[in-house]
Amino acid sequence: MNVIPADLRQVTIFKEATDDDLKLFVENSILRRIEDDEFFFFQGDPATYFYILISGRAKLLQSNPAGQQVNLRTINEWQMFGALGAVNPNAAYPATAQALEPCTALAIESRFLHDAMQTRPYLNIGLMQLMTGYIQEIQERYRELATERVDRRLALTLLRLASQIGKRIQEDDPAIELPLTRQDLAEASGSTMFTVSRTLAEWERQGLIEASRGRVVIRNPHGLVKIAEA
Amino acid sequence: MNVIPADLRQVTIFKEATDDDLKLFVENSILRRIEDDEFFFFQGDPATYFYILISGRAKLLQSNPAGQQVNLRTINEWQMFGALGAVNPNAAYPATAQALEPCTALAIESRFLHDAMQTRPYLNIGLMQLMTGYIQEIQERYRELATERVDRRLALTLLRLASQIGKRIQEDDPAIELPLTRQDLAEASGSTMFTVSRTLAEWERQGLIEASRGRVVIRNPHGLVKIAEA
DNA sequence: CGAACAATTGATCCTCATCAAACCTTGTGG
DNA sequence: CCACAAGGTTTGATGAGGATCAATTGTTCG
Repeated sequence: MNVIPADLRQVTIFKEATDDDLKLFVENSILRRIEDDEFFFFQGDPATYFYILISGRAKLLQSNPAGQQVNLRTINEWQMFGALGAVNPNAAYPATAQALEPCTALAIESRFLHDAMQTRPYLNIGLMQLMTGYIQEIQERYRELATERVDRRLALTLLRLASQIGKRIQEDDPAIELPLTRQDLAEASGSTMFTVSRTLAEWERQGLIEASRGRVVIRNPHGLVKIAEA
Repeated sequence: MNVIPADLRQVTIFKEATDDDLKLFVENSILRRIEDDEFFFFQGDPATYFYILISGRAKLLQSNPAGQQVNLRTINEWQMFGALGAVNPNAAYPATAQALEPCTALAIESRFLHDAMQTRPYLNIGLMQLMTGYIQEIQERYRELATERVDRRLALTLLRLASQIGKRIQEDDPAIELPLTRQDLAEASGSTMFTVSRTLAEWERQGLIEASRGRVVIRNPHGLVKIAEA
């Protein structure tokens, strides 16, 4: 598998990069393959590399001392992750990154991005825009977790994930597919596998979704919106 | 009340600013006074100004459609807030800012900071460091909310707030004072006034804290740490 | 002193986590 | 090609943790 520099334009912070810059980043990158369920890095590791996901899907998670996990973010192709280390060299990753499917990703030294930012304002701007986006999303999710019931949170989670990592199941079919287990959804919505299973079963009866092993298809997003806002 | 430019060095992003820059910012600022419980701005308002708190304390909050509130951040003197608008002009505030006490604050146009960042790299770096800090804190709190029980979350909340806005009650007394109501603590820990009241009463019996109207004094931080980690 | 508002306390109830057991799906190896 | 193992899923029963509601009691301040 080969990465063409111009492909990197799909990455938010490289949207306005010059061809030379893109080439430079690709040349200073390593293509890594991470198998299903394997880890890119662990929370607390020194943040030496950041990643750009080329194919597959991954998640950022934190676990508490007891081992319970929470999903912080789900990552799709051409998204960057693990880049906070570029702001403070010597920083540690604040979360763990795990592959949801077999993945390929470019690994680039945080140091390299950090240095590049000194002379390329567009990188600063791009990174800040990414960060403000994260802050807004997680603040919103924090509020939902603190104030909303499980079913609403799950509906919101499905909708959010659909827009972030969902794939059309067919060209002319509005149905959207999410390659996530009940457990993944529980960790993303702040609930348990059991409750997610029950709730999805109910929604399937109502024709809003289709659920199968490790997969949810959203048939009627509007119905979910209604539940989320009820 | 007058703000001396050099005072601004206490603000994270101005730590390494030149005297000229500080003067420039002060000259382009407005000193606003916000009374107890009044608002600096509301979620959704265009983020025209950002603020630097000079005296008093404030909080950033979000509320859901039903009016339930969540505290996202508590702000102390010489902290900056509302600055995400400097990254994207035309952006809206993602949260509401409300005074916990009578406050004075410098209001500066987001536009002005945005322009200044084009030529002053230290501002970019400072803002990014602030943002990474927020991201880490709220991610942690999100995990706690999803995985920990109320008493633990409340202990963590008290400890966190103590380090952020706590004041020593006396010079040679390690006790730390927080000027917060039970309701404030409920909104900061993701619980209710009632549960907070009960829990604090129990801790007061154990000599960990002292609670009075609109105020909590932490007598034994170590005891709270034990509860938080239990 | 009285009004407004913060805090307390008890009783009740609901949501959802937890646990246990069985069931299904998928992939593998004989 | 079948049998089996592994792991995701379902379903029911149970209970705990807190939210909610109501009534009362401080506390503060004009």
